[in-house]
Amino acid sequence: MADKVTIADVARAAGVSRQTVSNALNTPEVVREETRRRVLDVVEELGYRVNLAARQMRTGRSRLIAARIDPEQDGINGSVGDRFLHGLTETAAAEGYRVLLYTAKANGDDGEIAAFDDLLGAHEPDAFVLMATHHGDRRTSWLTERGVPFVTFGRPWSEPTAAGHPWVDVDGAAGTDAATRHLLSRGHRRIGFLGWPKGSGVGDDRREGWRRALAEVGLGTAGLFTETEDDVAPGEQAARRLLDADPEITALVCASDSLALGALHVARAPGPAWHAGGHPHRPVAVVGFDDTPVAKAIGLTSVRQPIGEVASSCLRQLAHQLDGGAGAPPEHLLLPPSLVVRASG
Amino acid sequence: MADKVTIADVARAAGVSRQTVSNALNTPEVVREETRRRVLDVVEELGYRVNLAARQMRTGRSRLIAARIDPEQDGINGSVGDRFLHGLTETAAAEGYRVLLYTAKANGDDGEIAAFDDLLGAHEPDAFVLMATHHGDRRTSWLTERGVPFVTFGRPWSEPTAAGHPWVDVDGAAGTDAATRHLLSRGHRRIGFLGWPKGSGVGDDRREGWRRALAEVGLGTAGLFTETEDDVAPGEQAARRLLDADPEITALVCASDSLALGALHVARAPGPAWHAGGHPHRPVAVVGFDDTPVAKAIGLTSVRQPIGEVASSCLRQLAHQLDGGAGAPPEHLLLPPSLVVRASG
DNA sequence: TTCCTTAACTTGAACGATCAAATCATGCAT
DNA sequence: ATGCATGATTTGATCGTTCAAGTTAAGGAA
Repeated sequence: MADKVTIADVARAAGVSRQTVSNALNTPEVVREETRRRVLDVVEELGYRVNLAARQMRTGRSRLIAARIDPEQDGINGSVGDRFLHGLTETAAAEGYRVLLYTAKANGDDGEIAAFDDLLGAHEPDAFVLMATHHGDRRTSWLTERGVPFVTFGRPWSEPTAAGHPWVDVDGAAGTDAATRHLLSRGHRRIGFLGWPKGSGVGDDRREGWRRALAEVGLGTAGLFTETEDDVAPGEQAARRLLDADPEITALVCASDSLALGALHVARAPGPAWHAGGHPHRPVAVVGFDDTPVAKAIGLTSVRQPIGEVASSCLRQLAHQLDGGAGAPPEHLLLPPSLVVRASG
Repeated sequence: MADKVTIADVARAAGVSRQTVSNALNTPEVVREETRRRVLDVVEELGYRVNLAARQMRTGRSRLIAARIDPEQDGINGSVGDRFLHGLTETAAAEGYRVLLYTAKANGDDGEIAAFDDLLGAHEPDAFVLMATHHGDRRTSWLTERGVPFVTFGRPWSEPTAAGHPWVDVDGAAGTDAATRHLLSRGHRRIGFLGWPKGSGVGDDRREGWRRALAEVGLGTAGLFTETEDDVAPGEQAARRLLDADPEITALVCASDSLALGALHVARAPGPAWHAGGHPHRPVAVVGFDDTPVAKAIGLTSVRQPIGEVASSCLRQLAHQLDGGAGAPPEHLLLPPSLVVRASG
């Protein structure tokens, strides 16, 4: 049990000073080649590993990156956060970092800021990864003011994007655009959009992609859009509303898989609503967003975000900022999603 | 920007020594009431918070608990891990701990053990939380040998349960037992079981619950059981096999929601298999296991594990072991699941 | 030779906390 | 009075690392 090999043990065994060992490991260029090799051999032999707590004390760096784990909302869209965390953790390990989890109660931004404060006072993570940016996000300004490094999965929807903090995002509009084109190519002409209340950056962006795809082929969007809370039941009601109001609609693009699932309930199990209208059966194509496990399970066509790539980009960007050049300007990366076509449309 | 308030700052401001401040915070009973109060006031005023890195150096305790984040398998059962992590993180915060994530490539136990080694050498978590224990689990013996505290979500399937490490588990047999009774109460008599290959502790346990529920009412299980890999497509094939072989079967209990989903594909969209057998339509009740988001989405009756409780029990047990009495014997907690009845059965 | 520069390495201090032992009162029995 | 246990507080050392400054030796220019 060769427990607790310290840098001093290595120094003694290699016949050099502590500092030389430290240099051989962290600043190899200042150590003579031969010495470096000898030290590294001893390190290997004794199984030395730096004690991060001690290093942190001296350098102030913990090699910890904090990320939030959300309470699953409806459990459907939750899987995005899961994949994201997994991606973060994997890339973090490759870059010599670890992911530290935190939660925040429902108090919104302020609740999360309180969590920041707690963490910074105790475990002192080197950086944060934030998800779900939104208009007037107070979290980003709080961190910026304090000079705490962070990246966001999501654009800053309010500030001018030119300056500001580094971020990675998925081009939601491109996703719904592709979904809409796909439906057009299958012959659909009246294509509705089932979205969230206006004012959310993400939701508005996704609606915009649908709008512009229709506009490009000269189709308007009047009466084709409705909005509701992001859950299955509301989605079902909203879809019914939309389909009842306009009997010509044959396809729906949805802002999330939750909504799409609600829409599918209407599309697949035709109810009295349009029996009354004279349609014994009315096939409506549905496209969701996020390609969650549920989408796969029920054969729902959906827009897939490259979550793994987003995660590793976020983390690499942080690692670069923390370890490498602090001078480089914050990067902004917009990744394209892809459409996964299944039975629903 | 009153950055970096140290214990020395507090000591100076309160007119006492560093050690007294430390005592006032960590061992209040040795400090005079009046002094304690004065120190605590200054702590409040200056916003002092212990530097965990420094403390860790001295005490060897990081207040970090490591847990693995799995790569989502089929994405369906993955949500269990997600809920579990969330529960851990919440309870951890309440107990003054944080959850540190790690991943392990596909190398099985040895891969995870390598991750243990890495973590212990670097961030030195105080304990581990393991999931998915199985026969001959090498991880638990590795940790035990090294005296690293840990709990498992899952019984030790090999060792005698009396001694050993602390664990928390859900009574899977009770779950399938309840599911089977439920089906019996609805009039089903020939109830099949769709499970995993024998030899997995969890799978065998779940099959046993089904078996004993049938046995209690005098029913046998011959020809009612089949096994397959835990995924949707294999589940579908296995279900078809079982239903084809025995036309009397009217209900299926499944070892997971993935399998149940496969079974539902057969049950809800009757194929030629029993058209040929003379049944134009054959309603088969299906019950899954885990109550994943997919189950909720498609109306699948499923056995719900109290994941949140499992997580908080795991964590409280660790916290107790780490902070409180080290003398207490390891606890073993078997929690009952509950049946969530939906349209599928 | 003497001085200066540079490369290679060493030494002492410091990060911020806690442990262990020492100090200083205080009260009480002898 | 003296001694002694007890309670409250302080002092010095230490955890393992890296920073900043210091030392040593070798090489080159004056």
